[in-house]
Amino acid sequence: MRYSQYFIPTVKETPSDAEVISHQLMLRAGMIRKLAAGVYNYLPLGLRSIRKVENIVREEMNRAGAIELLMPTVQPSELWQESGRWEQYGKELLRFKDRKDTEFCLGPTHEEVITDLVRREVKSYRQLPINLYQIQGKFRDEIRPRFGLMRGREFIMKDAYSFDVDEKAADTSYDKMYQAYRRIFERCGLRFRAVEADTGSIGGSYSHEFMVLAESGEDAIVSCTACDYAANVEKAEARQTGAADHAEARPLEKVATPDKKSIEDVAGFLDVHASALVKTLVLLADNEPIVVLLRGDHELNEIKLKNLLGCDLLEMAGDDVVLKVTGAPTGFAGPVGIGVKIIADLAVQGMKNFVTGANSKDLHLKNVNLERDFTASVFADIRNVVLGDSCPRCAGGTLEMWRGIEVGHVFKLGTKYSKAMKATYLDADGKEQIIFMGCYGIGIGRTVAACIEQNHDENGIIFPLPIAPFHCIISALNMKEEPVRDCSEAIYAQLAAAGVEVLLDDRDERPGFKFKDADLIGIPLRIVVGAKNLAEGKVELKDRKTGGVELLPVADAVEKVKTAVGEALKQ
RNA sequence: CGGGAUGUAGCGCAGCCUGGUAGCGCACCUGCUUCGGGAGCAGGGGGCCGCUGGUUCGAAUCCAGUCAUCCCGACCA
Repeated sequence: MRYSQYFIPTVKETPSDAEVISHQLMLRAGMIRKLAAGVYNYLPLGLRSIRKVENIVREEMNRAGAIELLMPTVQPSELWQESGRWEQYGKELLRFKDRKDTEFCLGPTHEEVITDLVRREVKSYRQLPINLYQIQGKFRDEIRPRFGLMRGREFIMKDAYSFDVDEKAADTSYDKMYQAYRRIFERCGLRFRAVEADTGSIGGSYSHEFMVLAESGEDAIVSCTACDYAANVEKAEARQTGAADHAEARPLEKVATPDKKSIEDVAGFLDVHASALVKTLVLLADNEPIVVLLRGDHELNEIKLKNLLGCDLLEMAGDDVVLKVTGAPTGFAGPVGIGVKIIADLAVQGMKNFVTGANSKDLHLKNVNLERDFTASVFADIRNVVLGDSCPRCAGGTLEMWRGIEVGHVFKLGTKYSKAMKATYLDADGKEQIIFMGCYGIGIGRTVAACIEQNHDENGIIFPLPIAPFHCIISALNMKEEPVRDCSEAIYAQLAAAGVEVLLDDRDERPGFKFKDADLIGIPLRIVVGAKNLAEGKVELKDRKTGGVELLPVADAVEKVKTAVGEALKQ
């Protein structure tokens, strides 16, 4: 491709509405342009990277035995009614009506459509297992799209769905996908971790997320220092190690704590550590008030609590509800004498003589004790793990924390959709059985963005070769000089003939300008053809990642590029 | 949806407080010079100041509403 004939609108200045580095660089490098909030044009350069990721995904899906198809973006409401998600899904599901007033939505995911297809076509155990996938645009009307392709409303996704005769077979399908995902992200040149995750609204019993490690990641993940346990904080558990406090229960005592509302305030005022306090939170679970107890230095994990309660809606109660439940303004709630259901974290179970609110303005209680002063109806793990907690799977390890970007997610769905939508088959005995399902997603655009988050410097993007828009750029310093032009054209032709994806910068621009653009768009290899070196028959070969420069005879440079590309693409 | 902020040339911004001819840098066009890390000089083109209404002799500027975008939170395969 000739740069002068192509379309790469780079910009020198950082766009003011881009916050994270990948978003800034994708805009500056002319890869994407925003059309509306969370909706982007993919420009030629961006599209090339996206296609690279798609092709790696496609190859690995096919290798794992999955079969590609393509489903529509527009989906009829009836299927969603059947699965129950028309009501459940909420406002992220963009709904609309056609001219006949029939309801449709833009597909945020395709469990309903694929299950419908399979139930019509698959009748026998002989047709199973089958795994079908597509690479397609999705639409989710996110409350807050942000960070460019990282969280768009319209985005490109690979989604695969497996269908099996029973749970054991479904586990095999799941494992195949898990392994395929590892290969995909390895081939994309990403540093990532596979972590255990909550299944969220997709439902199902078990899942792993694939997290690209990056400071700007929206998710917190933990991993064990000793074994291979890793999990999203939403899901992560810790071994309960705090030895039970066997201290004598001291008499309950009221203390005045004027205007001390937060844990830090009270701990500071009473000169005790936050872990000697018990935090009392009032929440509304499906509009029923409940009280939750946590050790003062711990945080509530709403997902764990939601899963425990099995409720649809869980929210912090407003000041009015707090006043009604505790009889005091927010900041002085406590479990003693309270009239609603109390759920306590496991860490509270071993505590003695702790401090809580007194359900009365400007008062707290000291030496509060379980059983004697109040009873909790449930003890459960409902807190977020913290740095240094003990690993739940091995003896010696502790938990480390990371930030990650979720680029892939694999789910064991079980029979959630097949049951609701009656996707069944006949087994060898002619008996009707429910199909076991799994679903597996990869955010294609997000993978490119995550890659840039992980691979950049002050001059721009540093693409790993397998997903770079071009393998090599030839910076022809002055195309008007005949030797430079002839040599650049010759290298261009030779590389292209060898299957190297090469961009010839033949623009009438100054050298510095071409170098800046080449660095910005992140092409891994650069050949600089300049009059001075060419007089000695040499050109410069520069590595974008290391910055290393070699002065080589033309033929050697060409060979080296061919070899480097061949190496990088070897699977 | 709650909180905060911003809409002025393609991009980045100033002007607004204190109402009176719309400005700067980059980009773009022409010419000359320059040519290994985003060149210099000279000349030039480009604006419904987000939109609607109000106040005023007069509004980019003041007021009200509205739309859009961004950030924090809640939310989220």
